[in-house]
Order: sequence, then C-alpha cells, then structure tokens
Amino acid sequence: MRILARMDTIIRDLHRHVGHPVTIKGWLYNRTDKGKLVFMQVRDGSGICQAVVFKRDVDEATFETALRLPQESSLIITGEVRADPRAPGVPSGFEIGVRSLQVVQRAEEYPITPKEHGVDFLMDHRHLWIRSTRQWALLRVRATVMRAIRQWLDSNGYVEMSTPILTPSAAEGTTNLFEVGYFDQKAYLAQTGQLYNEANIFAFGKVYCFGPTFRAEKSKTRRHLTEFWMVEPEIAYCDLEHLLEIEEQMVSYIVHTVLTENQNELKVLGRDRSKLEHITPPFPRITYDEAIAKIKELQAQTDDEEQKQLLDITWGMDFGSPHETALTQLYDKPLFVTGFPSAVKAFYMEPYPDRPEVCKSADLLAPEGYGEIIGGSERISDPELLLKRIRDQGLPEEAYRWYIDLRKFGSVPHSGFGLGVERTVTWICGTEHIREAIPFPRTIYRLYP
RNA sequence: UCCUCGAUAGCUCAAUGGGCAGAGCACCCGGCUGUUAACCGGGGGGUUACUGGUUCGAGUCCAGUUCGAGGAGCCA
Repeated sequence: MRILARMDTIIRDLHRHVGHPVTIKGWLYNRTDKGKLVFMQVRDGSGICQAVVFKRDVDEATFETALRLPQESSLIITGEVRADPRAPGVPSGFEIGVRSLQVVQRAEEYPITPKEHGVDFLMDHRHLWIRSTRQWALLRVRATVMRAIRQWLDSNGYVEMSTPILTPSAAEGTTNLFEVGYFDQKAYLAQTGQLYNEANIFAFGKVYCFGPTFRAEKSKTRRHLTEFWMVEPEIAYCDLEHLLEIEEQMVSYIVHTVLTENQNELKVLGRDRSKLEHITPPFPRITYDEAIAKIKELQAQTDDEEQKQLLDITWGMDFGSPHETALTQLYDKPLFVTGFPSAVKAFYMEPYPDRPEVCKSADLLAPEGYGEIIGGSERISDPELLLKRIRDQGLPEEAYRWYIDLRKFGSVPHSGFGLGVERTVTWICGTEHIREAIPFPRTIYRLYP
C-alpha cells in the first residue's frame, strides 16, 4: 500500500494537486451512492469538491461509514486528486479518490436539505443557512467588497478613523435612532460617523470610517436592514466634482476586484458578468432637475395605471424607490444624480451660491433597479450659514457646538460620502434581497439568530 | 403606520361546493461502478398557527389574535 503524504490543502487550490494525494478537512455537504460507489460533496470553506469512495479502494468499514454518513458531518479525507470533467463542485472538474476517511463528528439530522425551502424557515436557520453554496458565495463576495474598499482607500492616502457607535444625539436629525441606556443618560446607536470624520479631516486630511450603522426605521422592503455596514470617506479641500471622481474610481475598483477574485462565487450566483465588466469611470451624471423631467416623461409613456401613480412626482420631492428604479433602468452604469433640493437633504449640505434652494449633493444609483448605494455632498464650510441651517431645522444648537467649531479654526471646502456595503453586494451579486448580503441580518421583525 | 398575501408531516406543497389529511423530498431498510436536487422497491412520521363561533360534520365557512412575507411610506 502506498504511503500517502499528509498535507493540508484547500479545495479552491485542488487544480494545483492533480495526480497527488491531499488531505481535506471539512464537512459533508451532500451525498449520494450508486452500488459500489459513494459520491460525497465535501465543503471546506474555500470551495466544494466531489470525493468518490469506491468500495474496492477502501476497507469495508470505511465504505460503510461513507454510505451512512449524515449531511454536514465533519470529516477529514485523504486521497488522490483527479481532473474529471464529470465532477461537480466549486470549482468543478476536480475530485478526490478517497483512500481514507476520518469522521470528526457524525452530525444529527440536518434541517436544511439541498431542496427548496421558504424564507421564514431559512431565516430562522440563518446560522446553518450560511453554509449553503449560494449564501457562501454572497458572503465571500461581501468580504471581497469590504477588502477592496479598504485597499482602495488605504492606497490612496486615506487614514482609517473609528467613529463612535454610541452617540449623544441625532447626527442628522432626519432618521429614527435606536435609544440605549447610558448610565443616567440616554445614548443613541450611530446612524453615521460623518460628523466626527469632518473633525478628523482637519487632523488627517483624508479619512474614512468603516463600521456598522443603525437605523430604527420601520422599513419593510428588500433594500433595508436596521443594522448595516457603511464606509464613509471624508476629504478636506474637496468639492463636489472632485468627490464624484473619487466615488466612481472606488466603485469601479470594487467591481473589478470582485470580477477578478470571485469568479467561482459569481458563477455559483449565476451573475451575468457582462453587466459588471463595463463598470468603469466616468459614470453618467444628471441633475435633479433633469431627473424629474425624465421621470415625468417615463410616467407619461407608461400605460400601467398603478405605475403611473407610483411615478408621480413634483419638483421638491425626494425620490421614492419606484423613481430610482425607473431612472436607473435608463442606464447600464451607476448613475449620479446631483443638486437635490436642500429641503429634502441633511442640514449640512452646501447650497449652490446662485441657487440656494438646491445643494451640492449627489446620490449614486446602482443600475438594474438596485437603487441608491451612495449618498454624498459638499459640506457647508461657513460657520454662520451652518448655524442658520441648524436653527432653521429646529435642531438642538448646543449639541452641534463642537461641529460648528470646526468651521471657526481653518475651515475649508470639504466633501464626503457614505457607501452602503450590503446594497453594493446585493447589486454586484445580482441578488434579490439585501438580507442575504450580511451574515446575520437585522430587519424590523428579525433579531434571531 | 397603510395595502396585499400567507401559516397543513422535519422541509416544499396538495386536499372538487363543508364529508376517511395526501404527495415529493429528508430520515430508516434493500438494489445498482459515474451520481450531478440520481434512480428503483419498502417503511415510520400529523394538536391542519392560536382562541372562539356556525354546522350532524370544519384543514375548508365566520370573527378575533399571533407570527411571517411582498409592496408603499420612511430611509442608505
């Protein structure tokens, strides 16, 4: 009998070991048998490969074990790697001819089968669902997206600054926040780190924060989570035009990093790569005024009464999701909409000098109806104007004292944006629902598991 | 908060006009040397979400409750 070398190999790299023995430590994803053959699909976190147990190659006890092993049992297998076009897997085309099999734990009956399941059931079993191929692929893409964001920012001179998650008051005054007890005071979970980053730029020039943010909105749609991850770059000496260039560079870098590094994952997801390959700067730019005109045009063209109703809009209103969807379907790249009415945006956005009713703001809308993935703006740099805006909106002036201070000691034009990680992942993966783009989603009716 | 839809075996679903609660998958047993959600034969498995009502009889009809999903609004 041949002595098999023991070495740890990961499934993703099997192609490098054809003709050689390998040891894989993983879990049994699925199994089927045919007489003297047992086909096992084995996962190890990096991929899935087929392991074939042939009765003549192993002792009787090993064959019997393979034949009876329940789904999701943990196991260590050793055998020779073969290239075989019949072999399924991620990546496919390689399999292991099993010589030895060690069961680490024989699993109990596993609730999630390779058959179909309902959303409610899967969400209740999210802790197990993440093992399924599709979820595995999505979450690996998410990890790439987050890594690409850091890589791009770090290599372009941005300094990562952690901003507080426990905050004393509403940062923007626009959204509902989660209230938590803070000794004898009340605190709120952060909805943004932006205001703190505006302090950070005066120390570091270009900064970003990257972490979870919280919104207590009772949103009940496929685009919303109550806890989601956002990266927020903030740049000193930066106007809106410059900001848009930064955004399109970064988003393009993220997309192309995923295209390069997650080929297997995109294949599992059935994502059409041609929808992503042309995502390169520049992205189209339209103004809010132009967007309103386009939406009205689309509204006039449709015969669907319900759609006509949903697309109804007048100048001054913020976009609803039907408007965003209709707009983005006109383009095959992410779309910048600039110059929103100041009244529908946050208090700190710089108005246009010749037209103060609109502000230097820009949303980036992902194509294929995925909607807003970035909100950004140039910030007000004049302390007097900022104070006026705070007063006009009825915000607690005292809470913003430090923020106004920033404009008194070397104020400069500056801009920043926030990119929602899960929305970006949902778009890049071409998937239906944002809840699959984060390991353990928090939505209005879900806090378990 | 509003609108729509749903809850039956572990899972996905079916059950004619109110008349014996069923199938596929999963699980267990048997067969097969290339399965791709294998296939073939056999087996066990039910508080029909909950509460009440109508009826000789309710999974089915009525009222309420709970939980969930999709959408709107809100928001990124």
